[in-house]
Amino acid sequence: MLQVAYLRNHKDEAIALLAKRNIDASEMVNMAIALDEDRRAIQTELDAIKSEANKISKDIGGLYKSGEIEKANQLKTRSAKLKESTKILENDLNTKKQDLAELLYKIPNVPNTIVPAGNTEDDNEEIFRKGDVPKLSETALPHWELAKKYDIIDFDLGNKITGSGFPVYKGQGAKLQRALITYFLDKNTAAGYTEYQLPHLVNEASGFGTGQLPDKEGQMYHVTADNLYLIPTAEVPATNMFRDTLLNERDMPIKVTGYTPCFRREAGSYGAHVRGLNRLHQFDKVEILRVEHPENSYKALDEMVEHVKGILDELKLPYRILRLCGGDLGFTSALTYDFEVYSTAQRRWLEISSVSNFETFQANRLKLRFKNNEGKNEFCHTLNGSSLALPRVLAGLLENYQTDNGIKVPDVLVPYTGFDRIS
RNA sequence: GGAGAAAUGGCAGAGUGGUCGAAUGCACCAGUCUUGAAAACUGGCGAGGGUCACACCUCCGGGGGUUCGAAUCCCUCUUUCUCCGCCA
Repeated sequence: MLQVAYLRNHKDEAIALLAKRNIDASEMVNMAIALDEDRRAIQTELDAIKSEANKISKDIGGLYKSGEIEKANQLKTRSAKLKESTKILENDLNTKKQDLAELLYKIPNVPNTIVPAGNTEDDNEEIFRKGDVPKLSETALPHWELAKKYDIIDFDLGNKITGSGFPVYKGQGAKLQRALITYFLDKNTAAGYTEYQLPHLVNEASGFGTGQLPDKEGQMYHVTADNLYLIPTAEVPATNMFRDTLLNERDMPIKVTGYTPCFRREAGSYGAHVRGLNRLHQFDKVEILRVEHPENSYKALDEMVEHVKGILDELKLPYRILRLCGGDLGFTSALTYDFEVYSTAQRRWLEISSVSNFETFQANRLKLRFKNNEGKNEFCHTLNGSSLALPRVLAGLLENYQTDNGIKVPDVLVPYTGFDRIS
């Protein structure tokens, strides 16, 4: 969430930049500032009363020691009265605090100045494109047909066991999946990211820390018996490792990578765009995450983008990079680059990675700070990205590498799969 | 699942009703010494709110209670450790 102090000091800037998301935030921002002022006024009043009560308590202690019981009892009466008035003020204060917090949860992150204005994904700005789209024969198939033809993914079996969106990978398909995960992790660790194995269920505090709660509760699977949530991305457990943390400046940068399955309810998504591997309820993803000094976070974002480019170059997949417009930008992000791989048979781009800088938006919720050189505590910047999301990479591989004689395995993956062709 | 013990500043660890926001050690910061570093010595050093700055307020796992006054007593929840049971 945004810091009230920022809104107070940069009100016009915040409203102007939030307008890139096609929202008029002026009312919310003004309300937040007003609530904060109310809060402080009540706090001041309450503090004065408490101060007096504290003083009386100390005096009573002294009076008891010197045996002046009568005087002490008089002060007790006064103290009881003060206590009554604090109760009312405390209630007011808590109400204001809660109202302010709830309002702040509703305000999305302020977009970076270079975020293009725009409404939909059509307004995203393509900043890079690489790789040739292969000329496929007339008989070229979409990945779900290929999966069936070579018997490597069984969607029906997943339907039977669980429901739609839970595919079963089989034989060479399962092996290729495992190969990709290992390959991605190897690339990430080679780039200095430390590998973690993280829990796949998280508690409420963690969901809240990264911003899935309270806004997107409906998108997560909720295990009500234990009040835990299945993770929609490794971002949630990985980022929450740093909840309530005070770092030293030299501890940064922190670079984390981890593989996890991801679970998403995807309520309300149907139709052709969710066929095959395009949109699943359970999928695998390797994530990279960084905790950075505010001054370095945009350099770190560029590094992450370059890193993901390197992987796609090695896989020799046609891809492009988009700078997301305000309307398409995630709630918590200040700047996001999406990577899309071209699905030749579907003739459309599939998002396979999203690399974002959250600046202090998550750190504020997480209370993730560092002690700067002046000894003051400052919020860190957090960033994360996929490196990479498996199903759509797999879709891209199957479709782009299909031949009349099976599906070729990219050279870089052969050491991991142990075979160079799916047939 | 049952029984017991515990949870204190970045970390370790004292503190069982009244100058305790909290001893001490480590870590950290500044200085002295040194060519430089280490060591040693001197000083500083929890967090949040508030203020121009002070004052002041809050915080000893979370929540509630007793009391004029709670880190300290009571209730409750959570987590950790030990023992027992069960189990991949």
